[in-house]
Amino acid sequence: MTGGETFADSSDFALRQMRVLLDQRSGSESSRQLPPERTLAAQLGVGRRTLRRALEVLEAEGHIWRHQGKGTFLGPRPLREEVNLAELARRTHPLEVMEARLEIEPALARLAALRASNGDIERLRHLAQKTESIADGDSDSRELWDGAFHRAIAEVAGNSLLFAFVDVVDRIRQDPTWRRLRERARTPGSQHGFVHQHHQVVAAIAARDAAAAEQAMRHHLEAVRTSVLRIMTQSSPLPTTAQAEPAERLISERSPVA
Amino acid sequence: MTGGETFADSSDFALRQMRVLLDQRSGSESSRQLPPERTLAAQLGVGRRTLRRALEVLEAEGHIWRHQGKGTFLGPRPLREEVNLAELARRTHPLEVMEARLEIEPALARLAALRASNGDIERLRHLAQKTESIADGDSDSRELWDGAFHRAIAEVAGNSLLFAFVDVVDRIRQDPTWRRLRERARTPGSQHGFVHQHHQVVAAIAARDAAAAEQAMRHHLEAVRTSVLRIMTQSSPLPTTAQAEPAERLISERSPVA
DNA sequence: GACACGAACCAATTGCAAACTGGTTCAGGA
DNA sequence: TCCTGAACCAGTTTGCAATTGGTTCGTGTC
Repeated sequence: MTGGETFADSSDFALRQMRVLLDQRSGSESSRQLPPERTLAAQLGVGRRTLRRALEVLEAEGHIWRHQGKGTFLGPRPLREEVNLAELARRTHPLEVMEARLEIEPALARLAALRASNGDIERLRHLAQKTESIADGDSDSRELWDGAFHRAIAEVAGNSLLFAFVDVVDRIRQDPTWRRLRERARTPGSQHGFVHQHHQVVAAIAARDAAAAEQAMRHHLEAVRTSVLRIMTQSSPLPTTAQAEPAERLISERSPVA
Repeated sequence: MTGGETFADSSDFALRQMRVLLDQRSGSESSRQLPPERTLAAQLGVGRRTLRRALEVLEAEGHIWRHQGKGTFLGPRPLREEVNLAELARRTHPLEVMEARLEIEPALARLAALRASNGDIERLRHLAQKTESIADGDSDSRELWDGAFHRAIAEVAGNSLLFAFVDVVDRIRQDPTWRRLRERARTPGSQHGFVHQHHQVVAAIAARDAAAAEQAMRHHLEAVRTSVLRIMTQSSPLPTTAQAEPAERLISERSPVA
């Protein structure tokens, strides 16, 4: 094509040409999608089968990724799938949620105490106040403000992964099926205790006392768990969509490579 | 319609008829999608506007949910959205991942020690052995087996929410962009240490020693973090897709209700 | 015989238009 | 005043054609 240069074979030629083309593309901010194989083969003056051998090498090296029906693209293959929230909500149950929260949220309170800006503390105090002022209001807005409070602490903790976890828990809690359970779990007395515990968490964070913040959050969540436990043992059946399936194994082993 | 019965108005009639229809539907395992409003209105012999008022009541009561273009459905509105993995991978970074793992995985090892069946222990031992036998193999399969090991512990811990978290972390670690970093982070020496630590975790779980399992896992992850830290401070720039955006706030306040 | 080319076919995805469905507005009638 | 009918808007699904990577086969060239 370019002149008198010779190659071991046509495959070698196609591979070299493709590397040049990839360098040009990756340099500019152009489209990450390459032309279709048929076009590319015609442009390089080689057969499609030959071109595909070259593309296989480039894909194995991680320079491109391909997908049937989509096309050929520069760069690494994007992450697949997203976490299915509905499926997660279906196979968990309130006590499991509380167990998970007890493992994570105290740590988040500790990190928040170490990393909160003064503005963050202001916001947390405001949210705690909000949960107090509407303690007698409708349960919907009460739950939402409570969720906002816990999310805010996770946000202040400054770890996007841990925040994502709290976010997931919060969204599961918003499932309408779970709301009825929570309504029963919140007596005026326990609600008052929860509000007080919220303020204690904020106070510890404001004092930059990491250990106290962790302890206060743990104390709060244990109170919530006790409340949930009390309701669930009062012979009240779980809502259908929230029944646990603890025996079911989520994955087997997922054999890597071969 | 049915005879000489009289109703306060047409709206009342439509609402009562719809409640009857809902009871019939929810009793049988029939489709959860109701006929379109136009059909329903014709069947009941009322106007569409009247029918819609009845549907609004039923929706507010939580018996049905509607969505433009989709239809009207029985039961509670399904949870919205799923967690976007790619977005999460984009805005996190290796040290943040290690911080999150250090908060969660030791707790999972503790729970695993309390809940593992003998078969589970067998499987964990096998996986630990696997990471050892291919310590000198290709880094791809090594990483996959390591991921399988940590996932298995999360699975044995028996909390589907915490398992989902480890699952997310594992998938993020599979991002091709992160692999290059990990390859550099694993010297033969550190790799040998990691394998030994894996066995220590399994031994503690097998001995049902919850505190020891938690401590062993923490020790292991701290070693991994040290390794990551060493690499990242060697003036090696982060891959482009893994750059942190710590300053960016994920949410503001998400005002609940009104 | 080994390799490359061309053609054809399969399978997954995209794009688009039509049909469908809930959301809304408006004029007319009991 | 309330209900009906019609029309229109907006979001969704469905079916179909075109596109694209994945694969197989026959032919030609060295």
